[in-house]
Amino acid sequence: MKKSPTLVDVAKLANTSKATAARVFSRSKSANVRQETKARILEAADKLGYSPNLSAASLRSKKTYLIALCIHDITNPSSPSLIRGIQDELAQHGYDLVVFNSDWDPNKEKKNLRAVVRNQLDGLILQDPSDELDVSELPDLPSVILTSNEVFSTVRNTVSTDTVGGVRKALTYLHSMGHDRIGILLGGSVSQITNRKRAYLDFYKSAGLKVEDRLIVDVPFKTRASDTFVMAKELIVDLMRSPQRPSAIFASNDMLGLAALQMAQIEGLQVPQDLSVVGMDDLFSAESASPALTSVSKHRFQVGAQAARNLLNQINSEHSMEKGPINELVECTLVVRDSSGPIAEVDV
Amino acid sequence: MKKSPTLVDVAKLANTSKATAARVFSRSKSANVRQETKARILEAADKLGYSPNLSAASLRSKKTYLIALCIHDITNPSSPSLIRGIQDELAQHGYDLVVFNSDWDPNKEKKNLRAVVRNQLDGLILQDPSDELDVSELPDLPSVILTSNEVFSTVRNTVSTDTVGGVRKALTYLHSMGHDRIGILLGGSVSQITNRKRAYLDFYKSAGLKVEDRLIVDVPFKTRASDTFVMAKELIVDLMRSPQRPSAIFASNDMLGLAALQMAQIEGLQVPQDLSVVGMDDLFSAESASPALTSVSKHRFQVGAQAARNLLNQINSEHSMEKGPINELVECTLVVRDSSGPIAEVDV
DNA sequence: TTTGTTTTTGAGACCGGTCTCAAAGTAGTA
DNA sequence: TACTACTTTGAGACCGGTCTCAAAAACAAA
Repeated sequence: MKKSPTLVDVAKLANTSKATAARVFSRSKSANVRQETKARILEAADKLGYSPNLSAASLRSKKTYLIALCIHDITNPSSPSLIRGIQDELAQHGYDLVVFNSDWDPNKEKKNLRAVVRNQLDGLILQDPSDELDVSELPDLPSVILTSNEVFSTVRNTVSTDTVGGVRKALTYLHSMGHDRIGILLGGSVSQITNRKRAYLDFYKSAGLKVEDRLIVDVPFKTRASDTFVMAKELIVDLMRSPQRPSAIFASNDMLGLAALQMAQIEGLQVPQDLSVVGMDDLFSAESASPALTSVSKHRFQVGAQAARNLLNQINSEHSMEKGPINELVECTLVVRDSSGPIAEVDV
Repeated sequence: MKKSPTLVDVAKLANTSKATAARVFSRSKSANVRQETKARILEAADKLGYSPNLSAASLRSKKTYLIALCIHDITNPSSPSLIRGIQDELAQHGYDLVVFNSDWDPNKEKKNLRAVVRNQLDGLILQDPSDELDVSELPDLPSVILTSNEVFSTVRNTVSTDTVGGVRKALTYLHSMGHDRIGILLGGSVSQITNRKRAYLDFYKSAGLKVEDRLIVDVPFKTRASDTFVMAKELIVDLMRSPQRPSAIFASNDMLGLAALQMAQIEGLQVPQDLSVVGMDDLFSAESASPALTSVSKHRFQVGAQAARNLLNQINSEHSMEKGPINELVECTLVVRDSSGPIAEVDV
């Protein structure tokens, strides 16, 4: 690991000044260097194997061209497509991404935010900040928050998913297939649960259906996916063995939907003849399940891309926040596959 | 976004020198500051809301405490656990991770490696470099390569998975269950395919079984997982509709295994009574499939953790590479679930 | 009190770029 | 040729830490 050449070395070899050489490698557009000079400098750089030192550049220019993404857990199956959506958009503008996991731990979350500041990252995308996080603790830099929580949407740009609309789409679909006793599996964070439960109740009310508490199942959240999965299966078995079991299940995430499918298989229920199942997230696991799982897509890739675009806009225009925060909402889409269909009595 | 305070501001307020203040925040252990002075400095820093500027620090110290991970595609379902394994290990030592995607494009791969150098990252974990990448193009910094390719393992530390052994475990298991006509689904990169095919042939030979070419199915690789999935299903249907169909299928990755399960369901085959299926990767999708998919775990989390440890060792000891590269091999484990069992004739 | 040793502190060079501003070069026009 | 307008180049301050080295302070032993 020998010492790597610097701009001064390059300039010297190209017989020019440091300043001129710098202009050739600078990101800023106003690079007025004569063609011939530029060629000479590039040649020298090539010969020496020169690579600009971004630490030095960012010290002066205050730009690292790195963006932070703070999420709960990259292991969460819906994280990768979100990340990819962000990365693809950022890459087009020469930015790279650093990913931080909080594991739903408010302390880690704060620690990560401090790291973002220390590392001089140029922007921040923050997923679902915990309730413990005070608005005043948000770092003072361009940021987009992935949340529908008003506490944050009134002070920062946000991108959020219309999950309430997504739940409605799923239920409307199932109802249109003749199902009027639909079980719902609720999981995830407290706010997710309340949100979706309300959407469910609203739908039942507007459709004039009678709510049965027994059909509403809360699946406690565990950090390890497998644990949640096992617990979900037990609760679903209870639900399906009950005297008046539902003809359809809406699972508020695909993992719960998959648990329902597996349970159905074990209990000897035919899907979708005996039971329709609809999930939410539209993971690849949904597509590859047997039978393929009908699911509400939250378009995580697009959410990521949109957040990234929003962030880049902020970075590139000084006064973007002056007109107040922009709150964007991404619609959900129902993807019908083989796990759902008309209710048996109607069909046969 | 007002100007943030610097170390000089803190030092001034704490009535001490820049150098002393620096010692309080420095990462290097030899921080000999009197308790009282330290408290005074911390108080001042707190009052000003000081946060060290890592660009400045790294310019001088040549350390960014950032590690690069260059993988093909974060969207690949086995990426997250690998990443998590790395991150958890790095986090314990105060390092963060930057992830780059190459999308199997050698040019992007090279571009990413250049970015690693420019950003002064402290280390590199590189997944399965493409054949186009010359050893001489590897950046001159501590690195661990995730590959079994000898071209790289002779010059750098590597961590690789014993996939050959994994294939053998799966086949041995199926054979012990009475299956002697086992279909194999091959997918992924060229080298993966040849590796596993050889392992399959070796096993057949050592078990004294007759190889039938028809049972060996190549699934062409597509960038989008869904495309591969669709193609796989067609090929599997062909395989199972052939006159002498296999009693078991070993899929060299879980996606192909899931495709087999779905195909079986559509074709009306009972799993595992009519067909045993074993996958490889042990993704969460395998656990949550219906029936739950027997799979060979490659322990991606551990692979990541091990690579990270190896890398940190290199970083912390100057002369670690003098004794030649260290090549570590991670064993596979068979996780038996519901998609596999004894062959029908034997069982009934 | 004096001397020797260890700990703590401060001064200032240094890292390698970017940025400002003025000087030098080049072209076009009168 | 002289003059103006615009382009290209160079000198040197600057970013905010770290690092070296020597001075100062604290402590222990004589």
